[in-house]
Amino acid sequence: MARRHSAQKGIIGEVLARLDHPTAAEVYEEVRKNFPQISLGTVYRNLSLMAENGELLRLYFPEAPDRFDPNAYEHYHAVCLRCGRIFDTDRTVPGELIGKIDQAVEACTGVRVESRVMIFSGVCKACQSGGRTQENL
Amino acid sequence: MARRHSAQKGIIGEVLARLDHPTAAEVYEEVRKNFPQISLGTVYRNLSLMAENGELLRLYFPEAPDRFDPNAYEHYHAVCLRCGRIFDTDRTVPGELIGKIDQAVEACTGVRVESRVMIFSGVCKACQSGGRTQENL
DNA sequence: TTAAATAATAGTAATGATTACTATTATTAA
DNA sequence: TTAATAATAGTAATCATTACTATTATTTAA
Repeated sequence: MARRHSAQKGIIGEVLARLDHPTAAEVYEEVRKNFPQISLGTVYRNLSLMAENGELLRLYFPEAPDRFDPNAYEHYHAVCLRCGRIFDTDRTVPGELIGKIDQAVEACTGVRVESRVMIFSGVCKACQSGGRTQENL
Repeated sequence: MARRHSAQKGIIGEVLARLDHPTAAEVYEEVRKNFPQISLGTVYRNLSLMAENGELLRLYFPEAPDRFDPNAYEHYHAVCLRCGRIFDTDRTVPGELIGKIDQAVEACTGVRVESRVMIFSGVCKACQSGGRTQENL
């Protein structure tokens, strides 16, 4: 059965694909350019609903607002400490590696792992070689 | 050189060791029993300072207030979805397993990983066998 | 089709965690 | 034993997010 989307949901989904792991506020600012009457609450509500539906991922960063990812398949994220950009892992990082970690965690905590939140931080390739910063992307 | 602690810092550290991964508010309530004049701001300030000093860990849970762990060595956490308890991994989970994940992440994102935030969720042993809930710990 | 039922919205208020600020008190050092 | 420094209590401010409400849009079914 085809999933029925509200008008704004469609717009939000489309904007999400154009921006790079935006926050709700960033989605709001972008959507507002073409639909000035939209409200931040509507953006939050639709993003939250779509995340619950498994249509997108909600990402939890320490000391920062949540971000949203239109790619709902299981993958993880690495953030560059210099330029702030966020990079997706591909499907190779889950798979057996995640299974091994889950096993190790279960072995020493007793918790049968069902899901995980993981954020990696470091320095991206461009910043390693070019000395880039948040300012000179 | 011996690290000089303020009075409250000592009290906070001591309370932290007795409670199980408490939030700042929980530390505050506990400390208040013996030092009723302490303020929540002081608790936050000291916990934050101690975390910056590497004397304790600040833990970031999705959709929940931060928690604090007096064990500052590198380890990770698993939370039980039924009873809410938080379990520590021991030192075996870092080590080579973390190194492998870091490598895999670097391979597909280009980010040289320096640190990570990881929270595992699932069902703990007691809840698996006893059908325990948050209510009947 | 059109009136009743349902869903979504804009706008705003409320909440919760955390930090910032300020005047005061305690601690250290010369 | 005073001057400089640090820490504190108490409160205000901030930021992300959710809740609420009156209104508007959409669907349904007679």
